[in-house]
Amino acid sequence: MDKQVFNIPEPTLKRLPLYYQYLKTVLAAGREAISCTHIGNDLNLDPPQIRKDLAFTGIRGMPKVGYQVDTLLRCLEDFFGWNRIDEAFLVGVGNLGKALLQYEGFAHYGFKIVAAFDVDSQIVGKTFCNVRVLPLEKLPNLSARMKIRIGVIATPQNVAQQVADMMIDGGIRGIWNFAPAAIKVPDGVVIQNENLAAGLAVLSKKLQLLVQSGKFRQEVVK
Amino acid sequence: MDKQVFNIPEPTLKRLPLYYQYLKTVLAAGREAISCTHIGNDLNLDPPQIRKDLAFTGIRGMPKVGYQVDTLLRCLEDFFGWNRIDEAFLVGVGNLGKALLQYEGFAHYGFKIVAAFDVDSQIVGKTFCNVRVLPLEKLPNLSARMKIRIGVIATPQNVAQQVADMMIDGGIRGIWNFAPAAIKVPDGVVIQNENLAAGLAVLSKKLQLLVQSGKFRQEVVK
DNA sequence: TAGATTGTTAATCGATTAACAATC
DNA sequence: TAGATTGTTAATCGATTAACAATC
Repeated sequence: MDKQVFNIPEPTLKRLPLYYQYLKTVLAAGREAISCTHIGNDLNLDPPQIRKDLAFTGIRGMPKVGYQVDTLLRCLEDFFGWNRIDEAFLVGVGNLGKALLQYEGFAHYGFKIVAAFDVDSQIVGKTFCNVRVLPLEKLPNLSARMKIRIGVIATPQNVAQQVADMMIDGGIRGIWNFAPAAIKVPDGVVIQNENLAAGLAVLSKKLQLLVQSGKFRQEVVK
Repeated sequence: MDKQVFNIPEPTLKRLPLYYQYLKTVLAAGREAISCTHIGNDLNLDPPQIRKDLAFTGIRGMPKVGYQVDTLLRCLEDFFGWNRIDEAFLVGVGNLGKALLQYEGFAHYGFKIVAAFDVDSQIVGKTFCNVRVLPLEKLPNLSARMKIRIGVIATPQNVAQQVADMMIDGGIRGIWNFAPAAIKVPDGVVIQNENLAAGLAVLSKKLQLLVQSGKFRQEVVK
């Protein structure tokens, strides 16, 4: 996958949803405009960085005033296309898969799982959150027919690559992978890996280093 | 939180668990030694980067041969302390909270949720995966008594800060936050945010840019 | 107007990548 | 030995941070 296609820094892409979530609470609090100084204070980020991030959405702020909250929210929605629902398929209806199916929050991000797949005959045929679980082998045909672009993998590690291949066969071009596996995809397919073990490892190592540094006291500095 | 404490690059910390997961499959396949060239080929990473990452764990490789797989696995376990179980508290027993409770995989990363908390009287008193759900107000006392260091937040956004404050009061010093909220913590407390919306946003934006760039064809280059 | 804030350009910092000597 | 691979130092690249003019 050549990188030139993606001219927006990935750190920026990850921060933008944070601003969005934050601005929702700002709007709910009745504020009409907000400055980067204020956002940065609440989110622990530097104001110039916020300004640069927001500039990618195309919004213009007003000197002395800041940004119009509702306009900024709309800009972010337009930027990510959250107004238009993207339909997705989920493979692997285990604990994590069910949690993903049940999470209503995705609706706000233009994301909707419309069908789920599994190989377990005990699960196939059941319905979770109005989503029917179908046998895995039906995925390629169905996704091609429904023009599905996004697939979510919540399977065990050892079948993740196989599932990804089936998705790509069915015309899926974006894969959200929750399996702890390094999936190989051809050019023209985007993969986003979510690895809980990575986050956990970062947390526990930082905690360990903190303890070792002697900064760990019963009473923390507030 | 001063950064000097953490002298290992965060990207490295996030990649190390990936190597670990991969090396497990290598070991299962019966391979005794492996080179960075080989790892890099399977994981889509540059060999020198892998070498630098692994060097942080203190392992020494052998020129011409590579790294001893079982030694490397043990090095990674020691580095992260995955042999010693870290007990944790979970707050918020909704869909995501339940999925986290039920995920057995954490055991391999020295992580175990030993108690869960909620404010919903319908859930308090129930047991999921041998973990009892207790009323939230008992958290500070209990975590202090049990010397719990890690807390997991899987609550709605609007109570996340409050829950974090209770955890810190109870002596918890590492917070794994799944709520879409910017939590403020005092010096001496580590926070690790997991934001599913961020990953989803990155995926959908990349897909959108890919389509716009005209590289999106029915047939992908394999 | 004065001052706060935006937007942009320059400087810094850190991670990745390249180069290459050391080693088995 | 020859050659593949490690380990390390140097160069590059990109993101963050600092500086400052423009603006309302």
